Amino acid sequence: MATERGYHHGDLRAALIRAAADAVEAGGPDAVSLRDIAQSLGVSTAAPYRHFADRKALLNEVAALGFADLNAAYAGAQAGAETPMAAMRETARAYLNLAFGRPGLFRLMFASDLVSAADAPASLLVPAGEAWESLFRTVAALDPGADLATVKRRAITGWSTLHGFITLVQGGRLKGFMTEPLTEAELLEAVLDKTLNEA
Amino acid sequence: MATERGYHHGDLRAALIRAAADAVEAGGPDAVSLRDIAQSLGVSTAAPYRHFADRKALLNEVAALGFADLNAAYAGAQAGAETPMAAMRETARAYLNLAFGRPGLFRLMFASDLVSAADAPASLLVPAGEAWESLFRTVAALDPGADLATVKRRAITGWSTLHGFITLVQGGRLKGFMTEPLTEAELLEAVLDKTLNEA
DNA sequence: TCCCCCATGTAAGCGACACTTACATTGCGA
DNA sequence: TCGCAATGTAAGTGTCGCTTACATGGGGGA
Repeated sequence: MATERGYHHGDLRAALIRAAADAVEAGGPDAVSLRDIAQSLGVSTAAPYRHFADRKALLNEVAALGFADLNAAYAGAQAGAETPMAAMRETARAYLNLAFGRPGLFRLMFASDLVSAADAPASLLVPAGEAWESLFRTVAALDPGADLATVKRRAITGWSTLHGFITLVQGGRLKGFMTEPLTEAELLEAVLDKTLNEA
Repeated sequence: MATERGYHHGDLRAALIRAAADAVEAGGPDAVSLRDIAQSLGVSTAAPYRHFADRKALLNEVAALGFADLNAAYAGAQAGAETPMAAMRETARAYLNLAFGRPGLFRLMFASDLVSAADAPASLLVPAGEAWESLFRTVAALDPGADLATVKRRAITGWSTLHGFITLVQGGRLKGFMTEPLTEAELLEAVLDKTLNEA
């Protein structure tokens, strides 16, 4: 992996982000060790600190890329749908695809205090805000007559249902409970129904 | 805090759990340092390992106590309610009270891989299972005619809505989005409505 | 009553971690 | 071309979870 190189790496910053993203994917946010990454890239353990203030800053960039991917998936969902309701359903499926397809990244983006809203940099807040705006517009299109508060309420409660199901499944909290007469796939459809169901 | 004592502590195991619970409350699961706890109790850093295999085992006990508290709150909700629907609503409120009243503990119980379903000991699985059973019975009472799969579906989707909202709020992901014409309190009522709303 | 055994404690140390400091190298723009 | 700022390194600090070898003493059996 670490090819021949001189004193300078070339593009260490990008390489660090890529390596961190791989580590997040493999074992979640806690599996990211700056020392490991530095060694795998053939640089000293201090080198990453020339590009990121600390571990948290690096993970923020990884999370930002995750939100960029989510936004791209949202855009694809919009493009491929013929009705507002179809767009809504595809948007929800895009969220599920990210969550179950790349669970480590999803955890970093949502279930981690490594990426907190309090001190988050713009590089993270902007794409995260875009994702929300996109969701909001999709919900609004379902009922053009609804006022702002109603749309927000529907968007957030629907998002909550989807997000909560994902969190519970990934936390293993539904392990023994959704067997018997209820398969995971059936349950997922039920969750989607409740998600899309307007109050 | 650390009073006069001889070579043996007396009840170090219980003291460790109490101190760990305090630390979880104060700063979340990551804020629990065995070294700190040992020092605050006036014992060596190796002493805790006489009572717990590792840090995870200690946190499992703390989480188990959290589930015990949740079960007690569920029981109280049942006792104070006059109709099945009132019982359901009070049960949901008990969940919210735990989540927002003791967020560090809640995170340990649900949003942490320190407490995983995979290798969880019985001391954790039993009270966690009880909480689910209690929720299931409460949902079942709403509609005595419903079959098993339907009750499970309603219980899990409702739980998902509530749990997702909590997770999003505590992760700071709704910080800028639920202001304007929608207060947090109003939103919480909307979430409760959707939670209790049968599909 | 005595005594010994073992549960429970300690001291010291290992390896990994994030992060800092002081110094080395080098490519790029004036 | 040349100096300086960007980017790298070596070495070290303090904290962490956890282990090992040894110390202590309380309680139960003879």
